[in-house]
This record gives sequence, C-alpha cells and structure tokens, in this order.
Amino acid sequence: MFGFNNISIDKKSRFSFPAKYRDAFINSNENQIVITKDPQYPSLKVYLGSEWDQISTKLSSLQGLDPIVRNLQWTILGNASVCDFEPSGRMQILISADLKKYAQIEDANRICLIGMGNKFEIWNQENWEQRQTGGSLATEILDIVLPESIKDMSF
Amino acid sequence: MFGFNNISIDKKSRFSFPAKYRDAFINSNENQIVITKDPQYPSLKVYLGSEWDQISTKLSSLQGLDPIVRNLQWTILGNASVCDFEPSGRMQILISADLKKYAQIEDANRICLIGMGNKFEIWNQENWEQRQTGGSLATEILDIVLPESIKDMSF
DNA sequence: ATAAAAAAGTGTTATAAAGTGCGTTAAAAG
DNA sequence: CTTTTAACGCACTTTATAACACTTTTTTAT
Repeated sequence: MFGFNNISIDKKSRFSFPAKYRDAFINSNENQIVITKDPQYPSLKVYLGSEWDQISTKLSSLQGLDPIVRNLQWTILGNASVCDFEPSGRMQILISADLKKYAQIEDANRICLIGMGNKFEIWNQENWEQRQTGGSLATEILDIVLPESIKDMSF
Repeated sequence: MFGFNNISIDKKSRFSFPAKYRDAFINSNENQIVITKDPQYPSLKVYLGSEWDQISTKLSSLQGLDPIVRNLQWTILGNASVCDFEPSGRMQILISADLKKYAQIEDANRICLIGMGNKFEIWNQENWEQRQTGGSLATEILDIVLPESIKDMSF
C-alpha cells in the first residue's frame, strides 16, 4: 500500500481510503484501523489493526519512568483512535477534532493520504509539499536522544 | 482502550467513560475501577480492577523501609478509591474532592481522560497540553532515586 | 441524644450534538 | 459508452450532558 493520494474529507470529518487499496485490506484481513499522532511532525499515522497491536504492546511495556518513553507513550498511545473498519464496505474513517487540529487540517476539505507500505500518513497539503521540497530536515533530533529501548522500533 | 477524550464532569463530580470503551470493559469482565494519584504528576490514574489487584499486591509486598517505596505506597495505595463499575450501565465514576484537588481539577467542569491501553490517566486540560507540547517538568526526580525493586513496574 | 437541615451521593429523563449508514449525483477510468 | 470510484447530502441512531428528583449521610442546633 503505497503512494500519494489527495482525497476529500466530508463535513463530518470522514475520509475514505482509495479503492485501489481494497484488495490489500481484504487480503490482510483487517477489521480495525488506528489513527494517532505522529510524534515528530504535525501529521497523523494510520496503522492496520495487527500492526497497531504490535506497536502498542511493545510501547506500553517499556519503562514509563523514562521521560522520553513516557512522552512517546502519551503521544502515540494517548492519542490513538481505534476505528472499526470493513474492507469490503466504504472504507470510511472518522478523524477526531483533536487529531485534525494536530495535523493542521481543521478546516481543510482535502487531505494527503500517503501509503508507506504497512501504514499510512495523513498530511495537510501545504505541510506535505514543504516537506517534499525542503529536502532533508532536522529529522534526527529525536533519534539522538532516544533511549536504547526504542531505537529498534519503527513507528 | 486508547486515546484522548475531553469530557464533562458534573456538579457532583462524576464523569462517564465514553461509550466507545464499553465493549472493551465488557470483554475484560471488569466490575471495579480504581482511581488513585499519579506518583509523578498532578494527575490521576484509573485502573481496571484486575490490573489494580496486580499492582497493589506487588506494591504492598515491597519492603516499606525504603523511603521511596514508602512514599509510593502512601501515594498510590493510600489514595486509591475503589468504585463499583457496571460496564453495561452508565459507566459513571465519582472523583473525591481530595483527588480532584491533587489533579488540579477542583473547579473544572471538563477533564481530559487519556486511554493508555490497560489504564487511563485524568488530567487538567492545561497541564495536559503543556505536557504534550514538550513542557518537560521535573519528571526525572523519581527516576533517579528509584530502587531496583520498582524499576520493572509500570504504574 | 434527637430532630432538622444541609450536604453528598445516586439515579432518571430530556435535549442537543456527534456519529453512522446509505442512496444519489458527479467525476473518472476503462 | 459502460463501469467504477469519489463526493455529497440527508435521515437515522447513538452519545453526551445538563437538569431534576430522590435517597443517604453528615452536620448542626436544641
């Protein structure tokens, strides 16, 4: 599941996954989708249920007394929205007001949905373009201070 | 049970869990909820009964001569409020005046209820936002002095 | 110590807001 | 031109919250 999609978001804050992903969803037998905040950028992460189970299990098992870990737990776990999902249906997902605000898409009626293989990202159009043209940014900030326990995790 | 919720708290200091968690509560077969103080932040922890049994058993078994342990026992065990809870009902919980004060929600009519998987946290809105935007406070104090016996516990 | 009053806690109902489902139209693809 | 997909609109359902009434507990005054 790859690629860029500019899609609409309706008055009730729902979007539908493009039909081209349907088969992949059906094959992976998912019936849940999880949206949460990206810990680094004003964007959202969209996980398949199974993928989420792994990430959330791992993340919540980490030592919460480390402030970096605790912050990641807050950001990722504390903002996750678990949605029922029927691949054979309309494949619609609701984005909460809170997440919309975080991704700066409060009053957008279009968003960018980027397929990254086993997950998706949701971006505000301008932010995405800026990111694309801006080349390599200070992405590594977080990486440097990350404790060993999360070095091997990919969110 | 994940995610951020801004919910109301009524004049009698009650709040209800959002309906989206109902199935999870029913499945885990809980009929008790425990609220207590967070040992690190001005916030509250909300545990499922089964989870609480584990934590409280472990914590009370620790030898109380270590002043840090003693303090944790006082904070967590000594402030716990066990509430009857009916997942199929209104899922309402009363917060004591004491706990409200601790979490700085004495005169708030809204609180933030954060689902962290197997537990929840309750925060005053401003404190939560500050925490989210990286306003790192003296979080690490506890971390440094923690005795080995609790290093592997996640509260 | 007892009764009255006040406060705290519990439960119910009504109403507005949020969320969901589905049919229709419009647009794009084959 | 036909079929598929995306977007929109509307109706229905569920959920959240405030208001109210009632019960229990605590406090106060006699």
